[in-house]
Amino acid sequence: MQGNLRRSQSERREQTQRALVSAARALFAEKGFAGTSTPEIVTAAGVTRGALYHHFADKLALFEAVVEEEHLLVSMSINAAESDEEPGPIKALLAGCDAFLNAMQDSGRRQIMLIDAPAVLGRAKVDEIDARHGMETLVCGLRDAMDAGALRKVPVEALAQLFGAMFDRAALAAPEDVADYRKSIKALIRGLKA
Amino acid sequence: MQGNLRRSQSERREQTQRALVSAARALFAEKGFAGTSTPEIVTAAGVTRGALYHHFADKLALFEAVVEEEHLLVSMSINAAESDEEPGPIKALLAGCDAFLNAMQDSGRRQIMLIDAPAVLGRAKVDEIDARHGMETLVCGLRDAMDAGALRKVPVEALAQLFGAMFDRAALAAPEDVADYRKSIKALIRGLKA
DNA sequence: CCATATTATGTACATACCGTATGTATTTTA
DNA sequence: TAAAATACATACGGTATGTACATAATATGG
Repeated sequence: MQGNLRRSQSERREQTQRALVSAARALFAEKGFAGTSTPEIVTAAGVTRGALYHHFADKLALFEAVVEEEHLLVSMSINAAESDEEPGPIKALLAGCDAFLNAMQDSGRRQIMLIDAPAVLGRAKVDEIDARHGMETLVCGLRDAMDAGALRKVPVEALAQLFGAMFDRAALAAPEDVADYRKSIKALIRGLKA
Repeated sequence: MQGNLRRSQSERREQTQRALVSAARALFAEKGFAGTSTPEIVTAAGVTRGALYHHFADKLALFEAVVEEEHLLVSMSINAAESDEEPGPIKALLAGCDAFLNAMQDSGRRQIMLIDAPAVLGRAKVDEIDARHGMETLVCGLRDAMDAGALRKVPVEALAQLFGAMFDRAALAAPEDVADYRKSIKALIRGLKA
């Protein structure tokens, strides 16, 4: 009963890891980190806890893998949306904001990235993670806008963090309020014009 | 051995509740919600778990009490600072921001209010809690500024949430970066001038 | 003032989860 | 093909949480 399903180690590895991360992402999304047990996860993934603890140091490491993947998906989604044309740095900023809010439509994604991640991984880790993803492009966008004279000169890193915080909050707003948030953000950006 | 320490029920009640909340606040501040066990808490408080579960439905309810008290302390601290004079609504806003950042100096307070609370209680509960405390004054301040013609007209509720998000992020910044955050916030507010 | 009800607190227990240790199977390597 | 390495499964210990039950302390009413 082993002939037909002979897999290489890297195949086995990748398959079970993917199964684990996928199942974990679904459960974390639905019930949060604390509300999800490792027995649940491995059952959903069709493996045992032994496999989990072979591939991941602990429940936290698995969660981190989930968060990492989610960040990747978000930044890909944003990059895909923004690449078109560039009718000015401020328009680009607004477009980036919209792309982010779009990517954050998924409530499980909000739970994982915005609610649980800071508490579970710590803010330092979260900062490190999204410094590696979306933050960079945001900072660059702001810096370019300032160098081009479109935006007032302000400490970019801090400003980017502040925008990030606003975007996160807007993403968590009730659907019927999103328009208001967007309007306010727009006004704030417009107000920064040089 | 009971004569000299005879206490009324309400006294007993208040004393043990205070002991529990106080001990819990210290431990949650130091080690976070998940990293703190109820045995630890009751030991520090000098009671037993039976007392805890008599006065609080569960560990979560105790945490909620801690958060509630912390919010109260913060809003008191802010109100105490702002009452002096009013050299204009924008100055008042900046002053309020500074007062908040000052109140948030305590790292345990940051852990409880900004890191753990959203994940443990859920964002809806957190919103409800600080709608009852600082948010109200912030909204009023903004509305007054708009009505006075000092600020551009923007959806106030949303704007207040965005400012709240920025203040929270600024409070979590590394101490050496706070000045940059403050500068950026100032620029954002200035930009909103009508 | 006493008996009883009510409230506060303490103890014991059942359940669940996490991480580890150990054992087994599968794949790679020599 | 034998041995080493890797992947996976099972069993266990320790600890935490919430509850059920028992005891002690206060309040209440006759």
